[in-house]
Amino acid sequence: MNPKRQPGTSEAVYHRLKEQILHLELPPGSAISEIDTATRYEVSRTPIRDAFKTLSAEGLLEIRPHIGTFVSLIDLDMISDILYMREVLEQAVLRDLAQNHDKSQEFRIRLILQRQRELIESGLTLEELSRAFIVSDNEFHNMLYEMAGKTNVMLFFRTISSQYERFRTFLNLRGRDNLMCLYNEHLAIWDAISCQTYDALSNLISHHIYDGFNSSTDIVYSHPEYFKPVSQRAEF
Amino acid sequence: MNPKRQPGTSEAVYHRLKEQILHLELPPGSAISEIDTATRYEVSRTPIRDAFKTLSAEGLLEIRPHIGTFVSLIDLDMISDILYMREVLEQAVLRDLAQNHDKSQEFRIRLILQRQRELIESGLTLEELSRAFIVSDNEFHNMLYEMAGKTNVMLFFRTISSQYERFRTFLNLRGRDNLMCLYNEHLAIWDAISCQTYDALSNLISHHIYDGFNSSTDIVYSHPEYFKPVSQRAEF
DNA sequence: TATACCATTCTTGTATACAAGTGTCAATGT
DNA sequence: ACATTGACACTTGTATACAAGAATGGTATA
Repeated sequence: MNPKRQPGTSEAVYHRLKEQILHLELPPGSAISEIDTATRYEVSRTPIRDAFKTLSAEGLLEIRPHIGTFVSLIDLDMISDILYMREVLEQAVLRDLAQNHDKSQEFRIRLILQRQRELIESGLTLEELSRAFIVSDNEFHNMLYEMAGKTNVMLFFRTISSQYERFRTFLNLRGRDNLMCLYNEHLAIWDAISCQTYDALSNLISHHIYDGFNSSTDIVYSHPEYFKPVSQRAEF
Repeated sequence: MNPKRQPGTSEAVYHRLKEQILHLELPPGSAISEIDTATRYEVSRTPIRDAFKTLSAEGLLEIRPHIGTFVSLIDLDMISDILYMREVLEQAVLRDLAQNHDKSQEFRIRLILQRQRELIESGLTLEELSRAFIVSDNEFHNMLYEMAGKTNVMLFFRTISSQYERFRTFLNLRGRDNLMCLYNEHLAIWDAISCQTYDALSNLISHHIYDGFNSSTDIVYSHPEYFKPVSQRAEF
């Protein structure tokens, strides 16, 4: 929950591992042992175990006792439900924001949107651009939640959506067009909030959330080993 | 995530501690040290630390390095946001269920409702009744989520709502009338789903979620030491 | 009397040795 | 040739010793 204390050994390892997992440098399904990681980071097993446990709670690692620890496969069924939750919650939150928002809040949003425009028009590498844009995209949505007085909703969501972030990182390495598309949708969403056009707002949010994924289903089949088989109907 | 393996030492400690925290046998704010707990359960510090870390991730413990570990104070601001999320999500999920539900599913719901009626009319202690009714209440709502095909939504919600469960345990020790009220609301909710009366359904859900809390604000001031001071405006 | 300071003792963080379960693979017996 | 079995290497789980930070309380000093 805490942003960051002095970077204790355990938390430093956690952040570095998480970044590697989210950027697929540690690919889904790959094995990752405590002792190997400990020697790599030149620390003992204890802080490694702490980091593993936290990542496991976030669904990014799967610890199988006496067998090994593995980077979780991407669970599309779970991501589908995360998208559903995000759709429903964001529609509600932004509808509340539209009903009750200051003119003074527009400036902060315009700043973020301007930043996104400059990113797209800059000459960054595609990978650099993707990473920077994802950061700014999160800024945009987080700012909206904060303005609506629903910071905790955003925080809760972040804790359960690491899987989602990983998949998004995977997808957005595609092209500048997608990012331009996202930027335009951001503009439209804020306009809908300003004008209090509720039905349009709901539709914009749904499209904004789902479109990037629906247009990228081919990627799933280009790396099938990264994904958890669906329709297993466990528990039966 | 996994229901339960063989109850390893670490997980056994986790479950026992969690139960004690949720039932307020370990009151909010109380200190709980690793070594004390280790001697109490006759194990070493390592599995205790594992359990502490998990409980900390759920927001039930607060680990302050080199100072101590404490049972978290109940955060009403956070609970307010949990209730908001539950209201929004449950309205959406049950609306989906109403649009697309089998007649065959009614039997399973009726069984649970009958069970609740029998619990209320039985001669159990108030505390026994409360605990049993909370279990059955969760069964009812979980069944609805499962019928709507949104099991993951329910699971996500459970992981972040330990705080909420603790507060609910605290409140429901009040009287048989409240439980009877909840039971009647359950009946009404299922009727609204059957009849597909969507507006009534949304209103029923909102009332069902918020009423118990709004009628019990006095309890907060009877045990002020259990609660986190509000309007601290941290981060500034 | 008030205050500054130091030591003791508590806490959790880290390192490491050992225990216990799992899978691999080769040797052996059929 | 095949199957079974056992040793071995590997994993994570647990126990314990030590390090480092924090708070308390007493003592010496101004």
